Amino acid sequence: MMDHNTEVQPHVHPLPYEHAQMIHEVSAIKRKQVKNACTNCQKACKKCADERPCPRCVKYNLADSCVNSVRKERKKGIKRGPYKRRVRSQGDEGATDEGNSTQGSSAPVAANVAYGNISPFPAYPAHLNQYQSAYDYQAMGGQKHMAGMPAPQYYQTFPYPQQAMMPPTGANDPTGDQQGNESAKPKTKKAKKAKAKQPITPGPSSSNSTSASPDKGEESNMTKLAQLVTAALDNENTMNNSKSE
DNA sequence: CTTATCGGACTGTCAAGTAT
DNA sequence: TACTTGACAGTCCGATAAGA
Ligand SMILES: [Zn+2]
Ligand SMILES: [Zn+2]
Repeated sequence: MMDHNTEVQPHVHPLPYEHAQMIHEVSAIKRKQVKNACTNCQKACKKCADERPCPRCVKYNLADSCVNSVRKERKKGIKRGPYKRRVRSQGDEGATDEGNSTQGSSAPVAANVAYGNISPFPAYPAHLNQYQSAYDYQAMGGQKHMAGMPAPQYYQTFPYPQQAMMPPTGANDPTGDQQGNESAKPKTKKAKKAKAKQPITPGPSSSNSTSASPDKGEESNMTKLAQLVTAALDNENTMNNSKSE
């Protein structure tokens, strides 16, 4: 997942091709990711789909537990130091930087086109960008993003409204993992491994039919619990951040 | 042989920094 | 304000372990 513990790997991976003209092929080759994998696929590190009982869950009779995974809020206020400007000389700009798109190092639009998705917008319920709710972007001072959008909302903090949210009033995290200035980078995959002591491939909770997996019914409960805890921690993190800022 | 697990390469998004 | 850069946080490929 995100094992950027030591250092960051080259953002733009080395092209296996020697010619810049093959760039289009490259984007065609690029792997396409769904915006939000379901929790089952996420845990299994397997390919998901945009439809909601995703194919994999359907295959394993998990359609009922096929829900979008929670996405953490991106941390803010990180200092970055001076940028090393990439020389865009007038000589041959455009040829200088590969694949250059408008935003970021990857070319989402180009990729979409390459994938047969002619529209500049991904075939995805745009109103739920990557995060589907409860992130008051406007309040955060944001302003960009497509003008046609209903109301850009990001960062679904708590995907399961049916769960009561843990109050951020202290009482949490005996590990003391993250506090104020957290420096614990690798707390993602590691954490996942840590709690992944139960079978990951969620078997059909209760009435197993296929040879899917040896699950124990309480899987969904465990999942929910885990989600809850994670959400709580994240929430607290966020509060700390905004506080210390 | 089939299925599950998981390390890590890769993708995508967005905030910080810089140019205009 | 618009654009660029860099890094966080996510997906999922592919190697390999485990099980039938
Ligand atoms: Zn899925
Ligand atoms: Zn699913």
